[in-house]
Amino acid sequence: MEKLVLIDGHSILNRAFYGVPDLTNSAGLHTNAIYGFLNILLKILEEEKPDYLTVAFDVKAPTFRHELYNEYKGTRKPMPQELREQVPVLKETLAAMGVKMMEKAGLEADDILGTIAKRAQKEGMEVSLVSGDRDLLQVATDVIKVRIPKTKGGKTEIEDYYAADVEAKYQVNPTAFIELKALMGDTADNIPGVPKVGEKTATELMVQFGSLENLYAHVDEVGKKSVRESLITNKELAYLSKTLATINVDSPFDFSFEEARVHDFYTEEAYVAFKKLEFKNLLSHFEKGISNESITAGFQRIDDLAKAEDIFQKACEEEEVGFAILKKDGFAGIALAFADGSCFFVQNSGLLTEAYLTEKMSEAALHTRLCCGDIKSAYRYIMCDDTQRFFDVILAAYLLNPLKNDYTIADVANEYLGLMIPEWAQRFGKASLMEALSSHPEEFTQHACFLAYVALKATLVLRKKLEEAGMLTLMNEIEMPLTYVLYDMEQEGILVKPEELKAYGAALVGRISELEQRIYKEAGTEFNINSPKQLGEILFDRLKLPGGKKTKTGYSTAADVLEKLAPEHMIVADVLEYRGLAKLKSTYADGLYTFIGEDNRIHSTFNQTITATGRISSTDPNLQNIPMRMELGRQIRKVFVPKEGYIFTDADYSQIELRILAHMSGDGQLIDAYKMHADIHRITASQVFHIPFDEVTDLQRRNAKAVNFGIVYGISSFGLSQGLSITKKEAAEYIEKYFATYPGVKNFLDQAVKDAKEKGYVTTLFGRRRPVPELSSSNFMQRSFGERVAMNSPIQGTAADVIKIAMIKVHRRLKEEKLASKLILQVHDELLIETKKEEADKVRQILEEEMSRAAQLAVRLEIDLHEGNDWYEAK
DNA sequence: CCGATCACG
DNA sequence: ACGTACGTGATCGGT
Repeated sequence: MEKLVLIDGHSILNRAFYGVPDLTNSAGLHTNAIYGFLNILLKILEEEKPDYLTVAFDVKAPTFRHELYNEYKGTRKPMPQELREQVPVLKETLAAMGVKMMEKAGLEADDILGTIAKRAQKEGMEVSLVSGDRDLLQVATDVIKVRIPKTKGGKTEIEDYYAADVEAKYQVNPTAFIELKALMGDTADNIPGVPKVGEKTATELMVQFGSLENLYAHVDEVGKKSVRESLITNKELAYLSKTLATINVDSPFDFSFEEARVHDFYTEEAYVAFKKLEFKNLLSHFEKGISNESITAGFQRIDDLAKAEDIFQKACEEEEVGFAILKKDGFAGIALAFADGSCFFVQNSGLLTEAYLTEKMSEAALHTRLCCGDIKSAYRYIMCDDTQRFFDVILAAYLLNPLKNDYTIADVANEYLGLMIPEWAQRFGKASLMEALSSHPEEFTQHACFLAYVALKATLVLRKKLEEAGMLTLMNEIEMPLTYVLYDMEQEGILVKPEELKAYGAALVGRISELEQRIYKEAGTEFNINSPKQLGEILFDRLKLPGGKKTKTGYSTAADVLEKLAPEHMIVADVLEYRGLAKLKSTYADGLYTFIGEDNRIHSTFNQTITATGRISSTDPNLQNIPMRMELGRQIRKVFVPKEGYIFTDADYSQIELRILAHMSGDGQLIDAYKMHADIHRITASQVFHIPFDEVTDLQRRNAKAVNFGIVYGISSFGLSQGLSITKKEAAEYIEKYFATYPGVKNFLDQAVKDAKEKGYVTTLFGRRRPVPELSSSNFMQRSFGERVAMNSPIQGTAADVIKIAMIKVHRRLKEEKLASKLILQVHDELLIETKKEEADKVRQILEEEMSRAAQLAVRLEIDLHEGNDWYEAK
């Protein structure tokens, strides 16, 4: 028996929208409803394996029902923008999959679905009718199954209704179900119904009389007087309601089952569409090895010295060459791609060793520009520090859209070349690099060559895009040169004293177990203090401390909550102390220890494509969050030391973000404030509160400082009130006074939001962009967030640009002046140099000059500089 | 694998 | 009324 699946498009999309948590792709498009829809569709297809499939849409769907709202209010609510924008995208996606869609002016999707279902039944087919709406239950029969998916908590369960199931659940058959609805009415569908008759009465009446016709024939037998009278007076309304509630299963339109026949939906177009939506886990449905035959025809594996020589010779004659290094645990080889479309994977074998390939690549870099992804990880195979010889497509992709979670060559191929290349897992599953090479050498060659091919071809596209976006200088003068600085920093690492780090950790243990015992005693039971869940239960249920729920999962036990509870019970202070020590032990003492290398140094990774604002980040371990604010934690810095004969020179910018704000806003008052060369927070307090400078109290200074912070973060009265523990109203007054004092700042922040709304992104002084898709959200929270982002990003981002420039200049100076001292760390506004003792004066001078010269602003860029025999001393 | 927490700028 | 400061990463517990 042939099988047909029919889908109520808008209804399922609507269900998915409210059932799936908010999702956005990196372009800022909301995708949660599409995701939910496709999930349901694919699930049903796999379950039913139908012969035919059709999705029906209402032609005009100006309004939509919000499930919960609707149940309560019974009215329609306009379709939210976040859902509306997904409708055309879903249709495009379905079209790309080759799914048959139906929509017809003047017909509701219900009528289309009902009609097709009945026709299919006549043809002797089995039918599954998928809808989020119970209205469709009236067309259920022995062969027409109505399926209602329910998405709750990420899982989709489907309720199935044949005619008998409808009767079992609603006590009426599908035909009578129409009349049931007619009697009770449905405001959402504009079905008036009979007054006084609700769901319960309607069911009773239908059970008793079986049909509307019969009900009115024996209307005097209706027991309840008020209901009986209402039925009689509203007879016309009842029949009108029935007409409205009835799905027209005999609608006039042409429908060809052949056009709806199911074929392979996993087309190339669909793959591209899914990629664009960033539905990574749905991509697994696609068959592996999508062919790009015209491209892969030029791919070749090389394991012969003479041929390799020819290829590297050719590379030296080209203007630009794409390359990829295949290395992870083992070294598999290097792929090279040329402008004529030829690609070669030169395999690590025989005479083609790692050293040979390194020599050849170093030579090639002198003659051709080498294009690749993630150049930083390639430098160890290419002895060349002239970054003009390279182009990193991953870095370029990051600059063009810094909001993505990760950047891969496959994504670059898809986004900028419209090319799909199979993912590693699709080709090799969980095999390691070397395993894949030995078991599937030809497949591996394809993979390697594609990486190089995409690097070369995407370079042309990306360079143009950067140019159009005004970011080519940022790329060439800042980001590319920085790659080598970061590479050097990673190579250098930072020396630690393993024994002292160990001792630091050991010193914590005693106090930690002492606190542990005290906490158990105070709680009256042993439990896991590290579990917020268990801790919450102890504090709020067992000990009955005041303060209720805060998080979705239960009680909040965050530090700011506990601090307020400290006077209530001894245990609270102990927990806070325990937490602090446990953090130091696990993350810093024990955590850092595992990263100490053979050379007694820690080599962190500096990531250049992570942050939305342009900052760099540090991982494995993170050396940008070593304790500083609390003395005990700060002591950890004593284990970070310079090597023998060296000292540390540490320089940090003084309030770089506020100074950048002064410059970018051009506010005369703020610029003048900085020219006074005095404590900026005190000046702010003096000017904002109209008090002589010398009479500013500590509290007033503290408040002014918080306001300054707030401005940089994208001020909001609520945020400031939290930061200062004052009322929102007071905070609003501070802000108002601040803006009255510095009108240029207000104007600048307003303009930033305005620009972001118009252009969709904000920019830094050096042209770096950050898209702000949240600004077009209809959700207040999201939109407010977007406004703060629009205010903060130009400031934080410009500061990131400035210190990057400083790093490049400092690095260059150290090298040019042939100093042994090395830049080893960056912590957002701070640079740390391992300084040879004899070079201390020079290093100090270089840091001072290059950091303050990194940008020419309306105010001076001042730095604080310290020297010491460990990081604690130097900071 | 996610959320809560907390370390930094 | 909505319920938050901006940007990160590591660890832990709990599903």
